[in-house]
Amino acid sequence: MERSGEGLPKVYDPGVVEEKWYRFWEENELFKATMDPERQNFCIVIPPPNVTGSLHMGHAMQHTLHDVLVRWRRMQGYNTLWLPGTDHAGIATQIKVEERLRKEEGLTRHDLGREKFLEQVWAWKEHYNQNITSQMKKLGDSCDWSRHRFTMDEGLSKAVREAFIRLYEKGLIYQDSYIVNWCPHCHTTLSDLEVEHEEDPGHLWYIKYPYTGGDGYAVVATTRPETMLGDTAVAVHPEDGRYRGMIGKTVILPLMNREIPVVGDEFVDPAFGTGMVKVTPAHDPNDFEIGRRHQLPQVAVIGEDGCMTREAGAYAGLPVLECRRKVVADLEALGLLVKTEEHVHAVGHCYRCGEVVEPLVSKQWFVRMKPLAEPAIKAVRDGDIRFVPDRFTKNYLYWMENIRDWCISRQLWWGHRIPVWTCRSCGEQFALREDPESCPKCRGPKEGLEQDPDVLDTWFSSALWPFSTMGWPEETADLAFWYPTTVLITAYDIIYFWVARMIFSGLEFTGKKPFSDILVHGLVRDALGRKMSRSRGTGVDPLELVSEYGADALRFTLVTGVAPGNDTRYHPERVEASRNFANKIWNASRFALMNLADFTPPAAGEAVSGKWRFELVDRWILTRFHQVAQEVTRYLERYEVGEGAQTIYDFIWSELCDWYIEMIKPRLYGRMGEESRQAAQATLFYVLRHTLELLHPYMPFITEEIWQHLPTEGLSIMLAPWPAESPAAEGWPADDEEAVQYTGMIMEVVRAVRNIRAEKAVPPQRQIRAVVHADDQRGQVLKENAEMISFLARLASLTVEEETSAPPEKALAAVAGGVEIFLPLADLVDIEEELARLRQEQAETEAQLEKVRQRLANKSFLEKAPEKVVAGARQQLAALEEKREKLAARLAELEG
RNA sequence: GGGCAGAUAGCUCAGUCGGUUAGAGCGCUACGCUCACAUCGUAGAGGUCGGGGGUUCGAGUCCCUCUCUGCCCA
Repeated sequence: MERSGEGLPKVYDPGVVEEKWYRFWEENELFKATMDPERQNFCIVIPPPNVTGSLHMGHAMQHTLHDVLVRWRRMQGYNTLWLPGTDHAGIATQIKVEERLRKEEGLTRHDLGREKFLEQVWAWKEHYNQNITSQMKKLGDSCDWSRHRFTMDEGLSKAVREAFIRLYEKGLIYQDSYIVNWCPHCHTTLSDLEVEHEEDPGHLWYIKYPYTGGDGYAVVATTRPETMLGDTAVAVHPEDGRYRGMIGKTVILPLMNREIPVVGDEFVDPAFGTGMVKVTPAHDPNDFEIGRRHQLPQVAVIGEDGCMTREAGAYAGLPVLECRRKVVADLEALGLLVKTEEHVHAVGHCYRCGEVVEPLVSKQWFVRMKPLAEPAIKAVRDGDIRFVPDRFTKNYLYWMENIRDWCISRQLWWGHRIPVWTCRSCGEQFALREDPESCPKCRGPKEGLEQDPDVLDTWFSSALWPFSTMGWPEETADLAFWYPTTVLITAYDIIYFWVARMIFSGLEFTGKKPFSDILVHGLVRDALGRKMSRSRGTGVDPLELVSEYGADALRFTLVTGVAPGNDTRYHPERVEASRNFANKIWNASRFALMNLADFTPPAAGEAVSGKWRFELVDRWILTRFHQVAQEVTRYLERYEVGEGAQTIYDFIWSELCDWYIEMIKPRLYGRMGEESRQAAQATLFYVLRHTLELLHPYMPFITEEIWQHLPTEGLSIMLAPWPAESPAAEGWPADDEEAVQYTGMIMEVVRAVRNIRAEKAVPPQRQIRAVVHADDQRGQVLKENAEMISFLARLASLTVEEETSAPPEKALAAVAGGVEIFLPLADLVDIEEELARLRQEQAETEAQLEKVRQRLANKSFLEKAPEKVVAGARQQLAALEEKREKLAARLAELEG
């Protein structure tokens, strides 16, 4: 392998590099989980993407979060497992396949039949599963592919059936005729969660219902007049003085001429409409409850096809909306329509297809939730399971505490078939782990048994994911070793759908929580803040960005500048910025490699101290490196992934590149002698190498590429230990606060000179002289680093004199870092300008000084503030006073 | 109706136990192709941290309140 910078291109080209290293990692099985009982575990199961299609930006962000944490823990020496997989996504996938079937072959699933249709869905699944896998590989995701799972794999299907049977046998699964959400387009029920409420503009119609016996009218207000055909009562609030006398009377339902009662029910809001509402138990969830309370009949006037049923009499066969128009027109003709108001109301839409959901009564399977929710509430409340950020805890608890039974049957073909059979001969209904050979009761033959045609809600199987993927219900080695998992990383929009259900399922079926931490992230939106959507054309394909900017750049972009749990907007400029960062690293490394060609790193265990003559800035960068490594570690421990990235970014760009590399150039060019050169080489090598290791979880490809070019040992940067220890542990001169102080002073001096140069428009080519007046210690440091400072500030010479020396004639001056800097540029000195400039600075100094003085004059501050803060203020005061004196002296000279 | 976010530089956003002079990217101004990098460098402009009140020695950060925006639930 080439270990030198010669021949490296000037611009980093991610394409080839990324493919090469991913293959290398896979071939060497570096993602494969280790199972060493001596080490700690770090385990994540992926939120399985739907096999409906390809990954979007949200997945890319989520997977980056996964990969950063996994790669980091792996470097820390944990047993790590990131278990990948995909979800069969019942409704979504079935819709996609049906759509394709209709478009390409003009067929419906019924034309094919259940078996043939499912073959097609499986083929679809194979294709998109493959697609998703290859996308994840392009992003650099380090998951253990040998453990890839699919929710309809044999083992996972077995888990689903086991879970169903256990709940069934416990009496927690029941079948009931209940009002459910029906999607007329998808032709299936939906759980309450799968209905999205939107505020839609509509109308409020006021309709007269004549009292029986011709004694006036009851006036009801409704947003859905067509449902009146199925009304079986009118309701008022029992305390409503206006109508109390009406309870018990009957009205004649117009258009149907049916006599229905007026009932009193506390659900009715006296302030809504007239305070009298129509009750349609078969088509409204609230009316359904009222109906149950008053034993009202249910008249189903809307069918599963979204059209009126025979019960609707003359309106039978009409689609709902058409029926609505006709009912309104007919009422008007009869003089029964009092008025029509504009009204905005919440309308339920199918979360998959967007169709308006029709509430209707249907026989479905439900999970009794109360008993399951209790332990799930306790686990979170007791802190056994923790949401990060914490604010999501509240949402979770609220939902769990108000949980309603879960409708789990879906009228689909794609999914886990409900394992319940009915015997046609004896009528017995039973649920079984294995498909039955005969009726367990009457011993009737298999042919006489009929399996429930429905499948289970997809989320029923997703709920088992953390343990079904490990082999449950078998007691496998994986289950014993990896379960419970460490952290679940997911978006906030599926906390109820998925996270909550995994928690109660885990507790119910394994007796253990499925994970300890839940890292919740936000959504990736487009530049205008809209949800990305392929159909609207606002979706961005992460793979296009990978090929344009590189996976590292995309990954870095997606985790920086995002607060935990917050949404983020996608801006191409940000990926560009990350690409530029990669290029910056690339070039800094190129520079390093060019200058390390003749460098031999210390052998393992070889003493470093005494081997090289380190200088101030070496101690500084080594100190800073370790501080940064500690900060990054702290951030990652707290799941502050973005802050960690920002910290590394700033260190690399602003400290390593802008300063350190510039500072050591004269040494590397050999101007300061061989010993100094080697010390600079050694330090640069050390810091660059370990900084790459810090960055590796975020930008795995470029860091591996450069790391492999450096004179490092080891198979891969993936296996390098996380830089936890101070360089001082191996004898490097680190942890040197004094070096940080003095380097800071040097930077200030350099900045001051550059500042004057820029302000006075000194041509960059013009080398100028500088004289510095400093105390002994600072003067010493400046003298030792004079060559370096001259290089950085483009000085012809730097002379250090005592503070009491006479200042040079006709010089520009600045006070910085506690020293006075003079630039004798007679031709550029304009006394008046110079006075103005210094006075300005003096005023600023004075203002700051005043603030600090006030703080220190405050007795409470001295008493109550921590000592560190007070000491800091005192130091600042001293520094400012020093500066003010120097400025004053300079002003006096010029004025005098 | 209840709950939760957000409101910080021209734009998009960070800012984790309250503690010097509030940061980044992009954009802007001036200068510079200095032998790693113009996907760059140097210097700079730009913010009463949504309004008001409070707690505190000290508030972008904690409490109360109001305004606007978004999301979730009913």
